[in-house]
Amino acid sequence: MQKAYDPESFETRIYEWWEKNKCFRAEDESKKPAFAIAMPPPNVTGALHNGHALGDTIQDALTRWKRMSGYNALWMPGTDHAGIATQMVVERHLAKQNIKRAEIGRAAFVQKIWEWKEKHGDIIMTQKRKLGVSADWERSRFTLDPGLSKAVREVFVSLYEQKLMYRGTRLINWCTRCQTALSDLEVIPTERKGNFWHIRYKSADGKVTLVIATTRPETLLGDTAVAVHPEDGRYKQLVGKKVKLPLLNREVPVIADAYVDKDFGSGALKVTPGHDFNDYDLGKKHSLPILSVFDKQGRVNAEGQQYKGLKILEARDKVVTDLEAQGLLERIEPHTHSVGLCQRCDTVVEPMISDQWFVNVKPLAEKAIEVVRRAEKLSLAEVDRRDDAIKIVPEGWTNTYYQWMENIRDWCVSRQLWWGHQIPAWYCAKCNEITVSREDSTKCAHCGGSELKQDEDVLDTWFSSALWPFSTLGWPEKTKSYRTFYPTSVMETGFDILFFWVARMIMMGLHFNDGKVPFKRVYLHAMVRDEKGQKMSKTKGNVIDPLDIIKDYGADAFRFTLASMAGQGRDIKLSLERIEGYKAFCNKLWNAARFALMRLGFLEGELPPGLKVIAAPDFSVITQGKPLEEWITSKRKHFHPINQWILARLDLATERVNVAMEEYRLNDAAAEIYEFVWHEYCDWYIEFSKELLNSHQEETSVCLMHVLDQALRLSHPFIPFVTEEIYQSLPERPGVKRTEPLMLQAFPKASKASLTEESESVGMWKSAIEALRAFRGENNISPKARPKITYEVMASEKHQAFEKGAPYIRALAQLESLSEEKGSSRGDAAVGEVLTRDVKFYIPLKGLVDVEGELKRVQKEKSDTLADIEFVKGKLSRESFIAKAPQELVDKEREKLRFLESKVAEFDRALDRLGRLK
RNA sequence: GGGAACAUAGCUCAGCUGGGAGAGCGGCGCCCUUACAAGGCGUAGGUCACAGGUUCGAUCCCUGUUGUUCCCACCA
Repeated sequence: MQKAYDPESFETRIYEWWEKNKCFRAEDESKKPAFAIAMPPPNVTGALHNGHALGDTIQDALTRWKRMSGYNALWMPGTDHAGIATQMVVERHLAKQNIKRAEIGRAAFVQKIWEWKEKHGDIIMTQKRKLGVSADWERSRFTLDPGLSKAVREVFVSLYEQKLMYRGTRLINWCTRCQTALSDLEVIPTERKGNFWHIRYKSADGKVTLVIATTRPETLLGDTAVAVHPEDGRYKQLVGKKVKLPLLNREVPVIADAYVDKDFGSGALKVTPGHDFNDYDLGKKHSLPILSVFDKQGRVNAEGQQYKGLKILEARDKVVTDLEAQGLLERIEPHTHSVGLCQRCDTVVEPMISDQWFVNVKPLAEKAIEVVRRAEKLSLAEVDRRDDAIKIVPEGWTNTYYQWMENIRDWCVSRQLWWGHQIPAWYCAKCNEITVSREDSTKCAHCGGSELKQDEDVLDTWFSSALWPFSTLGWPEKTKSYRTFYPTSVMETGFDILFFWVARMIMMGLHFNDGKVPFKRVYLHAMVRDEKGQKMSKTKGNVIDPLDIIKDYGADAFRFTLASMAGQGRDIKLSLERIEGYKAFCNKLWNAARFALMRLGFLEGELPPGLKVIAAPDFSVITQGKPLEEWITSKRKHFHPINQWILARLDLATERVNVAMEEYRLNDAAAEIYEFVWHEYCDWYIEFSKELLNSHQEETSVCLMHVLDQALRLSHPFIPFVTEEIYQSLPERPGVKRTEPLMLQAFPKASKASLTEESESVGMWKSAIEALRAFRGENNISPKARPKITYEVMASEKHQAFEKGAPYIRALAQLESLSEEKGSSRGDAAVGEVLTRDVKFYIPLKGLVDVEGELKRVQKEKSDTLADIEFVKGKLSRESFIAKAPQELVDKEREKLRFLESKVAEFDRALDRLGRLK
């Protein structure tokens, strides 16, 4: 081991060693219980961001923990072809070389994307390796792999056969820049400042004028009605009559519908079924004609007569100008409203009538609701045991999930792109019918014609992602992998893709796997923000690159930070200071290990002169060939209290870590590990051991090594690199071969041995040390001073237990000597007194402390204690408390009061003494 | 409009089913003490957003108010 902790010097080496030794591999067939996580597939164009880092840290910690706990653990990796995103990236890339998609044609363009993918597609996976991701890389899948494509076709065709997939002419979201249809989810409603234009419409006979208000005046070119509320007196006489559309002079009917809000705007609504979703529904209801006035490029078509060829916004300006010129514009009022923007390119999305493929998801959604509802009444453990329930954590998201599922609308799955799964539907030139088929079709299923043309469109990227948990396992084949790992154990991902992905996986998973859920738990992690709580974005320039963090602090420190902050349901504000703190933790562990190894003689050459090195113990001789843990278990009852104490603390920490991990409370597990390693093992046990090794060498050597070994195992899921590096430096010992990686060792399980009476006396020693240190600190006694102190144990039954600790208290409190008080100091004015619960210490003040300072200290202690007494008295004086609180608690409070009062008496004596001295 | 979450020490956050509030970082004081100055020891700092209610007792449970954030639906 190197002297300094330097993660950069070993993380890459360790990772390569694991990979070379196939440590990440899961078995298709195994006697071990299965545990599986499907990794959310990043886009092939992606680069690792902090969201990935958080998810990967959580998933990796869970996988490593399960793997070490005896599970056949599979973490299934892969990448997503990400239709629009990838096509855009490569298009931009080609544009730099002056190559245009339209010019080179579909086949050549798709070829170019594949080339790009081969070259750049694995970058993110390389980055994930830096984080320590222990996924089974040999199983990596890509959504356009032959196997996954087969699954996509199977699902498409089955849905078609079940009449859940259909082609229809509907109003859909159209991005005029991407030139494709979008699903509802891909449209982001965004607040925009605009205007409310109030326009005068005249009745056909020219007698009546009514005013309608609109945010999109250009759409009047496509109006096919004006709607008013049936009970609106202002317009009642117009219902059923016609009004003249301004500018175009086309006549449209006035219809009445309760959908119209009398009090909004002018109470009259222009109806444009061809370019507005609400108007579309209204139009359907009233059998209005549906007019398309914009083309796919977002220009006015021939329907718009004199406006033909203008872009939508140009048409808006022109329409407004013309209305004004004709005196038909009553007024313009600024108005903020929301417009739908394309998720990928921020272009305003236009509702358009178009032929597209849709999935009728309603029937699938009902089942998807059921499985989540079922889990509400079940515990996590129960959910894990079955395959028909899904628990969503944090639970707050279930309501959102239900709400979305209950109001779900048909899913538009066709996209006018080239990169993706081409839709397996063929159109017959002869009879115009559609043939949908698992195999590439050459013959029309309806007329037998052979002139077929495949649908040009591809499927929404999320269509193939929806199959991810089973398509990656070989479905539709019932492979061994599939049988072993489906349903998977947990889906861990960001809440932002709950609908895009999680909801759809649940629907598809249930539908195509005999009602079995795709995963038993859904764990939604928070969003990683910058330290001010702002979303990280390139335009804001506040992006912290995870790779930079790893370079500066090491992957372990970063992982430990993320795990510590992964508390459920809250955004994470990433701060570098916090990461630095956890790097210090890794450093602490590193140095603790170096101490143990050096002190036991396994690590040479760095000890300062004067420190006694123990000849390296041969553990196999000490334990007679038994593994350390087994030997400890059989002997621990007879160990020195300090060793019993650390073993008990280890049991407690182990128990807590396992419980927290079961519930995926990684932050609690991380905190427990931090506390145990630093504040129990390092601060106390190692310090005690310096003295203890002088007298109880064998058992202490074994405990020092064993507890370190167990601490490394407990920490490994969070900080895999540093723990592995240290572990490989530990000496040979029974039951452990040095060449075996830590990541494949057994995760600790708490032994049943509880806190023994012996180990409890260590608590008494610790508080004695703390009290003496505080005395020194408060009185500014030089750390170099070595006072001679005497003690008196108040309760005689504790006398022996305390006495046993004297050498350790002497060592840790830096005393010259600690001996029992024989009466010489008692009552001596020049002797200070320090009280703990069980013991009183007498400290000679001469030359150590100035009397004034000590007086102050005692006075402060006394007044603190008096305040405590007031509090307890207040409690005990309430009769209702005595009557209704549990007897146990009342007794405890009374006992506390007695103790506090005796303390005050002691302080009074001390003050009296000090006063005399002055 | 509907739903969810959050408000705790200067900062970032823990606090499980209600019994006198914790950590990390930062501050202050003393120490380069023999694994670790990325360290050690000590110490200061909080009417747990506000107002009610339930209870012997509320940071914790209930109601309301205020503030922040997010999701869904969008009255043109």
